[in-house]
Amino acid sequence: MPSFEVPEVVVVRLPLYVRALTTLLAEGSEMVNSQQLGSRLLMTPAQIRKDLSYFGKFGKQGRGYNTRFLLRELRQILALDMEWRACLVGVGRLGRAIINYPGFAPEAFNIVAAFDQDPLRVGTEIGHLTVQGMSELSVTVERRGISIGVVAVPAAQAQEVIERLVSDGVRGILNYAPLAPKAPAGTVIRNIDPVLSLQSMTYYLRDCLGVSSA
Amino acid sequence: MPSFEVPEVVVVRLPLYVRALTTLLAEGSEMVNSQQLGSRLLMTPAQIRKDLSYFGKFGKQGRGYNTRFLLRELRQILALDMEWRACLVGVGRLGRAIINYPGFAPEAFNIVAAFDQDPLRVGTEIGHLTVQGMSELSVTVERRGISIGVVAVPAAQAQEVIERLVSDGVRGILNYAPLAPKAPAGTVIRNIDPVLSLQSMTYYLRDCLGVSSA
DNA sequence: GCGTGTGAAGCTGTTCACAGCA
DNA sequence: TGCTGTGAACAGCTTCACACGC
Repeated sequence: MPSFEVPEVVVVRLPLYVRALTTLLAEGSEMVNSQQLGSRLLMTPAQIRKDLSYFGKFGKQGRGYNTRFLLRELRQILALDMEWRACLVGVGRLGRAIINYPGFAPEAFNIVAAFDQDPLRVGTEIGHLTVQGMSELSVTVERRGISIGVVAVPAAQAQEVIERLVSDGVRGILNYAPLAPKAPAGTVIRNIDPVLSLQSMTYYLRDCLGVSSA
Repeated sequence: MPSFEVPEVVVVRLPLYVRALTTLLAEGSEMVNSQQLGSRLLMTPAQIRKDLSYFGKFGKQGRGYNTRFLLRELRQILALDMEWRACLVGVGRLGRAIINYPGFAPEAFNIVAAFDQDPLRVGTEIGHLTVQGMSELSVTVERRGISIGVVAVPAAQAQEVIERLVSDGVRGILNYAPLAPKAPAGTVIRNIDPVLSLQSMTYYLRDCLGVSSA
């Protein structure tokens, strides 16, 4: 809703607030202040207030924030108050694990279609989905209102698959392939890459431990 | 190797360079300059040179970098030239997928033990591992030289498990549980959280699409 | 000429500190 | 009094631009 640019770091933090507020509400806290939120999330209260101020005034001086109200506002800002439909591309081991991951649906992210380039996999059942061939991608995306593509193909094919998704109308990509894909303009990419996470972790672990040498 | 502090953002980018250099080498490029690297990774050449300068001088004026040499140096800086042993805690659906994920071993990250709190799971075989009870954690960590813990338990238990791992000597945590855990001092935590990724993505997708309302 | 390495400049994000309101 | 919202100060990261060496 703000017409000016909000820093991306701020947007990335909003889901953390959503999660913390959800927990607080479940614990029965109807009011919360930036101090309390900050100590949960290990952030300074000033940062939380500043982040929220990009989007409006949600608190009451001297009292803090109404948990329920702030949560609802943030969910609306992030567009979490609607259903988001996703398709999966790549139904190998990783893809199957993603389909069966129980964390998406409760947050209104629904994987409603699965695709694979391998003809041997097309037509098989995974979870409650029938694997489709890539030729059906375009039509399915439009018909089912799919706006997010989850990419779980080998690195070598990922760039091609991402470009295909985008050209067929998908604007958001959740990429599990181990590469830094080039995002076509106007798209949003998020990468899930445990190996990269580990590889930057070892820098800090380096002198404290580490086994054998190669 | 630098005695002064290197910004964490820089450390996080190094694995990207490692990956790009590996690809370049496989393609036969024995030399590379910051311009070329930058266009692969969608970064400015200046940033790459600045990042590398935190660690030393790896290039030759007028020529660029020797791909093989720079790659070896970066791998050494990140301590990727040794084997890293990890244990997994939580062998539910997610945990089993992690054990079977084929991306870790080629990068010298080896999951050498698996634990679960549920007695029904203890003793079962997953991949080539026998699931152990939490009571064996401490001894196994020490005996096998485990320095990384992979956490794949439900959110409610994650904080407790992380603290247990740390108190038993594990300094690096790769956390798959959907929460923002508090890291005990001196530990390195990396979170893998696809739902958070999606929830910040939708902010940008909000007006371009989105299905039905709740 | 070309590309690195690097101080300096510029910019972006974080923290401070306080006015203002309940 | 207590806590928000926010301009101003500060810190940190990125980009610039050029001296240097190949």
